[in-house]
Amino acid sequence: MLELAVLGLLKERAMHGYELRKQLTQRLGFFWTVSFGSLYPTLRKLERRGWVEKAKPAPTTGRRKQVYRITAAGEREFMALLEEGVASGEEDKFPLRFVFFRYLRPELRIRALERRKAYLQERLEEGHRTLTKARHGRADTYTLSLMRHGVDVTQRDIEWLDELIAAERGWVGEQPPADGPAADAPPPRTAPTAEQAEPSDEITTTS
Amino acid sequence: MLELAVLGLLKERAMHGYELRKQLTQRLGFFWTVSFGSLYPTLRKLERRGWVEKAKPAPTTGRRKQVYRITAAGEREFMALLEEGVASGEEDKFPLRFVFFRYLRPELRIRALERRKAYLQERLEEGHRTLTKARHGRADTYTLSLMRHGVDVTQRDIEWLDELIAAERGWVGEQPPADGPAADAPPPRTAPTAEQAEPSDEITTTS
DNA sequence: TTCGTCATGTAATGGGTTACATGATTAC
DNA sequence: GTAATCATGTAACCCATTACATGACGAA
Repeated sequence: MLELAVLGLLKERAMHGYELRKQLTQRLGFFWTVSFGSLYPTLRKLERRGWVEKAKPAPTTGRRKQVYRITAAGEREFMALLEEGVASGEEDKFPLRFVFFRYLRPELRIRALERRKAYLQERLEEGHRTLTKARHGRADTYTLSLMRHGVDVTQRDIEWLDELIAAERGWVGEQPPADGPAADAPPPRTAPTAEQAEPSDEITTTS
Repeated sequence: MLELAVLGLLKERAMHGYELRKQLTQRLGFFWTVSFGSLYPTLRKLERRGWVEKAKPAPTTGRRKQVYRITAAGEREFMALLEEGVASGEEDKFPLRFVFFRYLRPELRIRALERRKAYLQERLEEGHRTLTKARHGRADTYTLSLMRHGVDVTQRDIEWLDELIAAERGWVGEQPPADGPAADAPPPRTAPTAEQAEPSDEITTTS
């Protein structure tokens, strides 16, 4: 989990731990937050394995900013982790993988999205089934409400995935699956390529 | 986490481990699933502490169903855990606590719901802020999409809480906060009381 | 008789957290 | 000069998971 995240961010540009966490919180804050207590050890574990390295030689005065950059081996490891995650479909970490989707080949991307959708649909059906059962056998209000809300949110998730899949396939203004009125603008017109290098201030200006 | 869940279910009626897990998955499946590897050890930990006890003396042949029931001490512990959770607001476990809301006094319930709402609103604003920043500084399509979706789902969550709070307060068909068209039926008309005892087949018939 | 589900358990491990400690740098 | 934020780190622990093993019971 953390390893993929760290490698993925460092692939964009060199960073130090504190900044890494900030970026992570910004991008995945809705699903995840890391603590320093796991971030720093991870960083050094990655260094020991040769997947990242210090960018600046040594801080001399005190223990100042440790800027890390990803290595060639690290890049390979990142892609391996990412694709392996897609293949084995660890459903909980989906959002994390998603943030790095631009590094995947388009077909893998679609496969991942569709797999995710299938998974959510299964849960949705299961949810519907138990909800039906729960209605006649009286379950308490709160449990019922939670289940309904769960169904609701899951449906939302599926719609989101539908938009993503459609966009990925290229039909931009074409007819959606013939269900309800589709939501707002489908995002990517052309498949985005991994623009790398250039220490730009992605999302927020830091340092 | 697990302790609260197990105690809460056993408070309803006596059950064995396997069944416990089934119930848990049905009610909280959207947010959570437990593995047996943690369930059984927990069960025996609870037994050692005197919070649950075996209902049937001993299975004699082989190691057959171990039916557990909650003890008086267990009931006290359950309420303590639940109320402590509400007080300290461990936000991740909210759904779990929610399933047992009927055991809380109405005022505590409202407080919990409002606290949760405030928390989500904070995250929502934070999300909006970073989204705005992210739009001009170019973040990739996928990250942006994820953030938008996060905002979306969080808004949904807040609406849900609004309905719950309104229902809790008793205004059933009265005007909603004057925002948009409210969603479908607000659930509880009267505050549900903890109907206890009676080993009914809550949600699904088992055994 | 074999397959699926019911049912309970253990050992090794994992992936993170909290709490704590330290100190530099910036802004007021 | 002091408070807030930046920045790094460690130790103890926690809560759960995976993988594995065992075996009963019912249905085909």
